[in-house]
Amino acid sequence: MAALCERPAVVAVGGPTATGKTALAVRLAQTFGGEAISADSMEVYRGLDIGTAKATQAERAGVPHHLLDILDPDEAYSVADFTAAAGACIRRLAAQGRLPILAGGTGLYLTSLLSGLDFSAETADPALRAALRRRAETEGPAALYAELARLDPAYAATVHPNNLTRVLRALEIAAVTGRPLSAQRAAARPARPPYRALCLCLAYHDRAALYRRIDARVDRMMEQGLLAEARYVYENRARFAAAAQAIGYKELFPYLAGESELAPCVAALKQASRRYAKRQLTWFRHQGEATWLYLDEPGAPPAAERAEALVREFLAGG
RNA sequence: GGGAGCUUUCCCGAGUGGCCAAUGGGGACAGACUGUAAAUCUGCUGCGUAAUGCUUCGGUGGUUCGAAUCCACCAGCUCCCA
Repeated sequence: MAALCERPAVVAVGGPTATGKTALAVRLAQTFGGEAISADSMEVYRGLDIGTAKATQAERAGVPHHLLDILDPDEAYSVADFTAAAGACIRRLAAQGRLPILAGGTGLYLTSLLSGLDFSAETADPALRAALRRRAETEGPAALYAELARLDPAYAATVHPNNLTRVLRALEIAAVTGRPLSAQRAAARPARPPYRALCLCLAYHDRAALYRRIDARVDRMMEQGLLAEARYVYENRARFAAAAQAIGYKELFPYLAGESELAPCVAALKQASRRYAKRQLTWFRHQGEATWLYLDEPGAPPAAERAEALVREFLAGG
């Protein structure tokens, strides 16, 4: 029982893009004496502010934000980096009696952190990865999938042969750790999650309403100067590996390359954002257990108030 | 005024007598996800008590055992000559 109580309490705010995760996190941090930790794969990069919808200076002034602007866009970042950094951050805040409030749309980061996945055994091997990729080009993806099926039938059964990214990673892990990915995965997951977590997921009952918000936010980003930010990424796209494929930038590349008008690019950007939101919903619906907080709940008090009630209840139930 | 062509399922776009509820792409919807995850990948998309079932391929009528495919007329669109 004592061990149970030692687990730090954390609040997480997830959900699809454009639902106001950051604003809610700020509000919760203010009312409960907490600090915000960004759970987002792109907000870590300096100079990418508009397209990532980073917390504003005003929001940051009121509430400390962590894991924002910690890297230059030419530096690599991954789930492993995130879980290590966020984990350290949570322990530090908990020690200070501050409530850690995670906010971000990168579902993988959130659930990996909250379930305590240990990536320390899985160091990446870029050289090996490149070699595997070359093999895929010459021998074909099917050959590598066949090899994976031989090495680790259990994992191979769960990955589609067309999903080359997964197949290559599995082979890489098998080589690096000396054991199949299925075994590695089991070892990486602790029996009990390291935190006592309340995971709120913001959403809309009305899908069309969410999509309208997304479209409107893209228009706002364009007004705020997204194009200039996209140009910065475009001109450095060879070095900015992650940002170059981020939604908000790559859709504007055809215009910046002089191959397209601006309007169709903006339309493509809106569409990519909507599809992303849908994938995020799928993630939060099926990975990990979230408490859904609908922004358009008929006849309900404002979502922020309901969120505060849920957090209060969660903290009391510790 | 004359001539030629076009009209397909949410969109684009194949199909030119039976193997067509109709290739393919997009979108939408649904799903997977353990080191680029704003990524990568998958399924599905007329109705249906699911059946050799029903209703579809601009409209109406016809030819035929059988039509999205052939014919006639009508409507709309495009282009060319005036």
